[in-house]
Amino acid sequence: MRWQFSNELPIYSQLIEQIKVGVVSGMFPPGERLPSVRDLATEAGVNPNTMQRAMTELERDGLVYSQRTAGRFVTEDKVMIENAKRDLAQHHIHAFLAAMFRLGFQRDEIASLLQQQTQEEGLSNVDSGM
Amino acid sequence: MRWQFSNELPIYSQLIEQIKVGVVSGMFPPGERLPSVRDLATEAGVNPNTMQRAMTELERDGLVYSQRTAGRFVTEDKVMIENAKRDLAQHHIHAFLAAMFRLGFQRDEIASLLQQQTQEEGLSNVDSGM
DNA sequence: GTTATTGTCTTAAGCAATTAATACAATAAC
DNA sequence: GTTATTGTATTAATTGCTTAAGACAATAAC
Repeated sequence: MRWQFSNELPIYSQLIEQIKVGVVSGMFPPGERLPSVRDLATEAGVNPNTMQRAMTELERDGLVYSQRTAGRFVTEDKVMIENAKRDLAQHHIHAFLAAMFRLGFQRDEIASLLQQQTQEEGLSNVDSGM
Repeated sequence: MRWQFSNELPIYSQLIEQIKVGVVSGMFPPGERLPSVRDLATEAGVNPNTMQRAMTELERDGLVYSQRTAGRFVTEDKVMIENAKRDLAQHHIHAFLAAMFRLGFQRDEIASLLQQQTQEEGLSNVDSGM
C-alpha cells in the first residue's frame, strides 16, 4: 500500500481515509487480516498510536474489527462495504457540485468541463495519481 | 457575506478560500473596496490578526491589493480573476475524478451518478448549501 | 495641520490537537 | 507454562493555531 500525506489534515484522519478507500475499493478484501498496528505504522511511517487511532475510528464505523491478539480484520459484511462506498461517492459528488456552484458554474458548464477532463484523464484510468 | 467555519482546517485558510470564492464568483466585483481588516474580522468573528493573515496570502496571489490607508481592493485584472476561477475549477474537477477512480468507479459510472445528482440538486441551483 | 482610519508588525500567551513514549493486558503459538 | 505478538490505555511532549495587546506608519478626511 502506498501511503502519502499532506499537511492539510491530521495524519490520523488521512489514515482513516486511505484505509477506508482500501477497503471499499477491494484492495483489502472482506475478511482479510490486516497487518498489525505496529507493522502498519512502520510501513506508513507514523507512530503506532496514530495508526491505532485511525483503527479505532474505522472500528466504530464497523469496517474492521479486532480480535484481541489474533489481529484485526476487514468486515465480512459486503453490504456494509458497498454502503460505505456509496456514501463516500455521494459525499464527493455533493461536495464537488456544491463547490462548482459556489464558483458560479452552471450545470451544463460543469458537465462539459467534466467531459473534457475525463477525456484527458481517460488514458490513465487506473492510477489516478493524486 | 456569510462566514462559516469547520474545524477541519485552520480558520485562516478557510478565510482565504471563502474570500477567494467571493472574488471569482463576482460577489466581490473587480476594483471593489473591501471592508477594513478590523471590520471583516468583527463580521467573521475572528481575531483581526487571523483576517490579516488571510489577506496577506490573497495579496501574494494578486487577487487583492492594499492601498496604505485607503483600504484594500479587489484586483481590476479580470483575466487574473478568470484564471483563478479556472484554476479552482480544474483543481476541484481533478480531485473529484481522482477520488472517484480511487473508489473504483469507471468513467461512465461517474457520469451517470453525476447526472442523477445534478437532477436532484437542480432545483436549488443558486444556494448550494453545503 | 489635526484627526481618524487603515494597513502592518511584533511579542506573547493560551489553548487544543497531534504525536510520541511507554507500560499494561490478553491470548495465540509453541 | 512460557514467550511473543497483538490490541489497548495512559501520560507527556510537541506543535501550530488563534487570540490578545499594543505600537507604528501612512494618508484620507476634515
